[in-house]
Amino acid sequence: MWKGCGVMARADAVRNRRAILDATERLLLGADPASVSLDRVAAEAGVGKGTVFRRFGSRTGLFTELLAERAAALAEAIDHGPPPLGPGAPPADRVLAFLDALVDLAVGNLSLLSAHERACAADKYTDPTYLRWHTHLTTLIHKAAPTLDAPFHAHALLACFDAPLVHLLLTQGGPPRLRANLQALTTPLLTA
Amino acid sequence: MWKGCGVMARADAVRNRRAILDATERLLLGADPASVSLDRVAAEAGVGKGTVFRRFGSRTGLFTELLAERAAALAEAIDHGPPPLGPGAPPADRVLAFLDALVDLAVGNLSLLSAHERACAADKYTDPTYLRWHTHLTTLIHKAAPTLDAPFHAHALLACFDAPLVHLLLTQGGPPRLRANLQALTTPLLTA
DNA sequence: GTGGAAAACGGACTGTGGGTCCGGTTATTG
DNA sequence: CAATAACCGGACCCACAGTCCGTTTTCCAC
Repeated sequence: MWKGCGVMARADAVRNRRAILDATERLLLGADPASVSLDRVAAEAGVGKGTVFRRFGSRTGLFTELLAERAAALAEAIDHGPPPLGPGAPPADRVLAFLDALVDLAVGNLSLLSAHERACAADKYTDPTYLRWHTHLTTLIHKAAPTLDAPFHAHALLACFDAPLVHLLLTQGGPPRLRANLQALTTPLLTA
Repeated sequence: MWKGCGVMARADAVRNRRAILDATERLLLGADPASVSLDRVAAEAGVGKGTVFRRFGSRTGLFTELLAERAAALAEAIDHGPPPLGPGAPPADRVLAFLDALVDLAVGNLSLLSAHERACAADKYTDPTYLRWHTHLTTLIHKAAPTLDAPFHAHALLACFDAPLVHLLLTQGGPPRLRANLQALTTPLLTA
């Protein structure tokens, strides 16, 4: 996206960008994600529809950036935070810590995840945030169990975070059930 | 759906139903699933758009029935076919056989799966075909490893059949990679 | 056969949402 | 305080899901 504007020089552009991002979050808190149209986002943000598209390129672009923002703290914790989420702990422990963190993120941003998935559809697997998560998991799995097809199992674990599925599971057992079962799925795999 | 028509008495109704189903399959073979609109389906089938909706209620309904049709043979094999897919084999073996069969089905119907997923979205988990698969897996997993949260792990395994993911994996290793890894994921879980 | 009611048909119509375009506006810079 | 480049708004376009109703077809009773 970023139509050639190197640094987004103008102040109004920066302001509107934030306004759109905030408006989107606000709408996601309200009704179901499917009803968050870009018309509505523009209205809520108090800008024109054109502005939304100029800033984010498309519906997909908007939700991609929003997700990236929400995932920033996690990325930081993974790269430079304390173990076991950050570097230093054994790979298998880091996998479990990462999945736990992802549960937290999913629980706190279910609507966003849902909207993001709907918008990205097939492009989900080229989304920068997904890619980052997948790379991280792949690396860890490979270190913990070098004989496994690490990229596959990274995809398989991330597939458990399909938004409608998470929603379903959260209504039947809540976060603890999710956490416990992800661990139950991962542990025998990495220690076999 | 089925607007009160108990048995679909009239011949033209039956004929058009088939024509629509066949036309949809034909279109799915062609371009990408996203471009298969119901207008196009109606045109290809040589019927009016209203007829499509009267028969199937919605886009979701159409793809749901098409998937059910494609899954019928598998359902039959599960219930009354020879082991290990059918009854008689140890539960763990039946799980692996079922996953193998699902890979075959997915490979042969990727476009349909993709279109079905897009159309169902959040309702995916109430789709009769999904429900049948999930129930089957849940039962087997519970028998093979009674201490596990069988419904969760059934969902987790089925999540690996997300259409875009399957597409991605098929272009990087083909069916054998999928089969081998599903086995690598399942075996330690059920024997732990 | 035939007549008529029930069932089904077709395609024009509506509403909505993603994405584009361009005339007007505003921030920046010298 | 220009001048200019970036930016803004919202009217506009298109495609698609889903609805509606006047017309046609099927089928069954006679």
